[in-house]
Amino acid sequence: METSPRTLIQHSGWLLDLYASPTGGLVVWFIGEDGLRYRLRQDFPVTFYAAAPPRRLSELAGFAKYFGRQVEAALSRRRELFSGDDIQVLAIRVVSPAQQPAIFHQLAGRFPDVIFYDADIPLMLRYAALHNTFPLAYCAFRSDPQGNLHDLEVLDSPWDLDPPAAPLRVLILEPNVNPSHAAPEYLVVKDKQHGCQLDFSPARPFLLNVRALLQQKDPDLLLTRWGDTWLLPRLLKLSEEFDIPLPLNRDAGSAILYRPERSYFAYNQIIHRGQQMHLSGRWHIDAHNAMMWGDYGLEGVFELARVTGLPMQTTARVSPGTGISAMQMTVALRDDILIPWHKQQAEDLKSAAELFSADQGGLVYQPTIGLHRDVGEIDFVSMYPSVMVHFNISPETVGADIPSAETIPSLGLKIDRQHEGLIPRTLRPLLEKRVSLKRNLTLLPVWDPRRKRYKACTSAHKWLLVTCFGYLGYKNARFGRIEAHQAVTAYGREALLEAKEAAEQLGFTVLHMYVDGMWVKKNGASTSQDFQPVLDAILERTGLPISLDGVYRWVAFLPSRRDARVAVPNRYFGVFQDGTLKMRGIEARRGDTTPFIARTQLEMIELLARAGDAARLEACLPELAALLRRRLRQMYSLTLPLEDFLVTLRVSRNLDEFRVPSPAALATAQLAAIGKHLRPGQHVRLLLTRGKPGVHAWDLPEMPPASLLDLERYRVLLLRAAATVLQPLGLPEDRLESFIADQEHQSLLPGMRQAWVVAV
DNA sequence: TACAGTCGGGG
DNA sequence: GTGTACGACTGTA
Repeated sequence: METSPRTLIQHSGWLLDLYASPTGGLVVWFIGEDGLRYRLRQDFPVTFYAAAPPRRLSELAGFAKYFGRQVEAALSRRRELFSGDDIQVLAIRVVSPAQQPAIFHQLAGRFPDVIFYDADIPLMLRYAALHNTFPLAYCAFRSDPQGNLHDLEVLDSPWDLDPPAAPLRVLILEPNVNPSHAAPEYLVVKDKQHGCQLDFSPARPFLLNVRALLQQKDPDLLLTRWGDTWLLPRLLKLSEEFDIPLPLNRDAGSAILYRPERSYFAYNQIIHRGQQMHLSGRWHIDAHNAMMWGDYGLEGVFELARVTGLPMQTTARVSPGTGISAMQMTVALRDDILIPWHKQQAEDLKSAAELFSADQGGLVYQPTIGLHRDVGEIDFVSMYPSVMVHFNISPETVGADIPSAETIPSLGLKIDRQHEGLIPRTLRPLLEKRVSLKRNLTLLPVWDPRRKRYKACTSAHKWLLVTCFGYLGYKNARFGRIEAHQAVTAYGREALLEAKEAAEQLGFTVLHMYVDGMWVKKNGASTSQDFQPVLDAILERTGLPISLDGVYRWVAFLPSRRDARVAVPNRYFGVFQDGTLKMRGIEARRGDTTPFIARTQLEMIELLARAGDAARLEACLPELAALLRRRLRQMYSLTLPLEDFLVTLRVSRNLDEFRVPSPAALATAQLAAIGKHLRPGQHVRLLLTRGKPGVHAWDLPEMPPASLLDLERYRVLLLRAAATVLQPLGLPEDRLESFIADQEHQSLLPGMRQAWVVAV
């Protein structure tokens, strides 16, 4: 439709959301700088591609004619990433984006031998590739009086550190209690200015109040707790029952998008995602159904949406792996690279010897067991992503057969270092932004309001960077390739070995190395300046960014519990010069440790941290014994609240799949018996009780009497945690009992003194 | 003794 | 719309 430029209206504002309109084209929402919310329409044909022998492509084109004017098919040439070649494809253009998924699935079902590209790209990413948009992008745009969007210019970038902030209207809705534990009585409602409580019953006035709130406040974001799993389904049900429509969607013509709950395996564990309720024209985010909410919060979700380009409501609920995949797709779209629908790349055949050397992961050493002083911890910064960018590792650069290719150490594979690959192109701006944010964080004063947002951003970036490496190795990832994955770990191991050599040349002893970090020691080294030469030498040798995590007052590397002569790579605790603690792998770090036991272990380490120098740790032993006796007394006298005895476990499988009556299985069965069915990936809380079955699930209607607690088992667990801390001080676990019992603990000291001298 | 079940780790 | 390692450790059979 031709519209004279004079009738176009100029606006500025922030991109809120976009989606396919069932009546054709896109619906694009903006938050106007003038305070208005704009729902605009735009034509947006979508093209995907098919690759097959020419004959087959013409059959496909013939079939596509049945869709009429809705679909156009034409031969074209496009670049395929893995080969780097332009291949012949059939470009299939669908006029209405809402129709595209159904048309594609019909074609894919009919032509299973054909390879499809660009077939399942989220609309938001297609739009991003065309207009440089992202959620919350600050834009200038023009519309006509009929509500059609004409021009769109994005005025900021996802890589800006301080983008113009959108004046978002946020409405917070929270039931007063967790609905899976008890029936909520009222809804807590808050916005920037006000707060109130609405009783759930009687239902009619409640519904009328919610409706009035939504109309008055017209929020851009409904921020709830348990909104996906309880509140919104409940509101919808009541609304239907009482025939009072609720304007939950801002777009009255759209239905609320519902996604069912599911359990899936990711990051080496079962994860549970509750059902989801997505709104149109405004966002709904359920803080209890959002990924990593505790890590980076709303600011982190905003940042993730900005850099990944995924819609806000999706970003809040998906794992960062999806985010990094989205970023790769956007780069590919912008660079006219075909995006495979299903990845079908096979691994190159390798000899047994090659497999052996290639299959290693990160470099892991056995630490020198015991207590150490004068130790610095040196880490490569975002090692794997840095390696990918620095060595140009990408599915299409690894194995490249060009004369200028370099050989990857210990892999025997070639790599193209000349032409920057897809993965490095994706990661480079992210790494650079992260570095800028971290530098600003060290420069800004503590009261600076930007700090909080910067921290959330770096925390969100961290997860994107971490998962990028995993994605490279997954054989069905769109842009994954196992050789690229192996190249990353090969360069990583090489860098760590270089770092070790550099440290040793400067007279340091390497106590331990773990994937991207190492612990080095030199008598008398106690400040960061003492370690600076090592950092400089490593940067010089490897070209990879490196930082000093800290200088320890002392650090203890723990032996295996099964064999005290064997070191384990990731069980240690220590105190930095500034007094902060670092712990890995010990009870206090684990989510399945009973709260009061974790607390006690932490208190013991804090007590040691206050002792100052490593030489004064010994003097803490009487105090540690007293602390343990105090905790045992509290435990046996049951002066601790019952919550302190709770054990939290992740339900790893469906109830009928357990082969061993583990505590998690027993507690899950107890809950199932009263109709509370837990799905894999959800957490179960339980108490350890005497006799059979030995556990009592926390969410059962009746609490067990405190006398039923199996205090002997708790005692064993407590002493085990205590032994972890005391072991490096020279107290073996079998002497722990006498250590606690013995009021005159001094009698134990000679033997311990001996162990002490050996270690320090 | 074997092995099923569970955790951490990245920062 | 996720991307299934690997080793330590514990408790059960």
